[in-house]
Amino acid sequence: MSNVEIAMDALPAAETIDGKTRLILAGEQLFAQNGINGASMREIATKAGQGNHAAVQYHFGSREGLVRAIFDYRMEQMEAERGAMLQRARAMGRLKDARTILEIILLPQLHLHDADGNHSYASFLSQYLLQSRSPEFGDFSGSEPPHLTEALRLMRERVDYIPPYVAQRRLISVSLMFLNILMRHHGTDEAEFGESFPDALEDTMEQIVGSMCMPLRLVPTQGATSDS
Amino acid sequence: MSNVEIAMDALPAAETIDGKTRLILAGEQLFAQNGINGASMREIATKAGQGNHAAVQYHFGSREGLVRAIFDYRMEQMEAERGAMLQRARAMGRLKDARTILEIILLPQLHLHDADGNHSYASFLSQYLLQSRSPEFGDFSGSEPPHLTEALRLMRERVDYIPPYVAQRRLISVSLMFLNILMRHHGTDEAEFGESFPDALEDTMEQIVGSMCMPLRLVPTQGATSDS
DNA sequence: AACATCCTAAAACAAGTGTAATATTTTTAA
DNA sequence: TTAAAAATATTACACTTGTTTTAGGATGTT
Repeated sequence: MSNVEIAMDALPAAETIDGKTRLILAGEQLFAQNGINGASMREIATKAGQGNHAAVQYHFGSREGLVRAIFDYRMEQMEAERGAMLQRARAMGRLKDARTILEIILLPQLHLHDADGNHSYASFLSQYLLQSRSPEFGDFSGSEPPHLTEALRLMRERVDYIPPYVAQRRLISVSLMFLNILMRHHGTDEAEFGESFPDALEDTMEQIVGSMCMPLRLVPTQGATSDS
Repeated sequence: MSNVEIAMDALPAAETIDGKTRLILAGEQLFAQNGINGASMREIATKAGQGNHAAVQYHFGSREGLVRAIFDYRMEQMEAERGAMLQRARAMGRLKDARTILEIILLPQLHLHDADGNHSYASFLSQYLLQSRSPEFGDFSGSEPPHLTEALRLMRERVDYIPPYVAQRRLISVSLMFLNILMRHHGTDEAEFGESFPDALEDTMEQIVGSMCMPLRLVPTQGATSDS
């Protein structure tokens, strides 16, 4: 069905990772490449190095169970980092600094993106958010991640001048915009831009976070200019 | 496969629309709802009011042919409007006005979104752009739409202070952000926001276009403040 | 040792898939 | 009206899909 010559080699993951999370990683990667409906359970099981193509049913019950598990898996990883960041911000009295809060929301995603050699996270999450038309960005499966929820609450408090429903809408859009920046960054051919291409994503993070304050009309309060 | 109770009623389109474009509209709607890989040719044909489930093969050759036809169909519609807008802008000497150019790019999409009662355009295009990792926003199937291409060129000239590769990246992201604003606008339950919900999308267009100038660092030159 | 638990393998199934081939109708042109 | 062309319907087929079922094999505990 046209998507024939996709890379079907098994994940480079060593045997140290158990089968269940190998399925999560394989699923994330294939869903990111071919769309959430564009990969079969058999492909995923094969890529996870499992001759058993019923592995997804066993571990996650159903196809949708896997999709949700991928989402939860990544969310859990970020919760740890967000918790630490929130604690540090609180200690430094920067809880009312809009830029700090924005970084708590965005930076863990950047780190997730950097850690994965295939950069599947952003693409998967974009498609996931696009399909499950969740009215709220923080509308998750069942139990909400408390740290992200708190960061979003703090954020909404700092959004000024615009009514809350506009802020809500823009927050979602800004998040998707950020995900797409991540996606495209490693997706484009670097030769296309010549040698002026800065590969350290951290470098451009300044610009990104800065420029995102604007559509949200965030008012930075502590030592953060509105853009780099 | 869990997506069972989707609206399978035929399109309300009268018999005045020929079968080929009815397939395009049905495809757009179903792809928008269930993902580009989430709808079968049989569903689409049925929704197009055709007992013939091989209609897509006949008219478009293959599944991907239909996807591309949907894209081209909408692009063609917008080309007409963009041509008129460009001509008008040229006559008024506003070709160097960043905001005018941005409107030439964005407004036709808004009108497309408004004209379609099901608001499938934005959702479909988002997923299309997400899957076909086109390096350029204006990288289309075969023949490029000349008017959009010119608008994008004019736009790049007005983007200032930031290197071209950053501008490129932000332009794509801003476009996707805009599409998602369209999607969510009619996607969310209006009751959720109470009576303060302004249903005239044109009203919020001011804010949107204005706030989008910022991540692009556009410099408006004529009677356009940076935000509403 | 035996046991239970967890995981993997393999086979089977009904339903749905894209596409092709053929027949029928409808439209167009002469 | 008649012939050619375009569109729609019908049937068939080989293949893939998600899921279930059944069987086998680790691994660790008592």
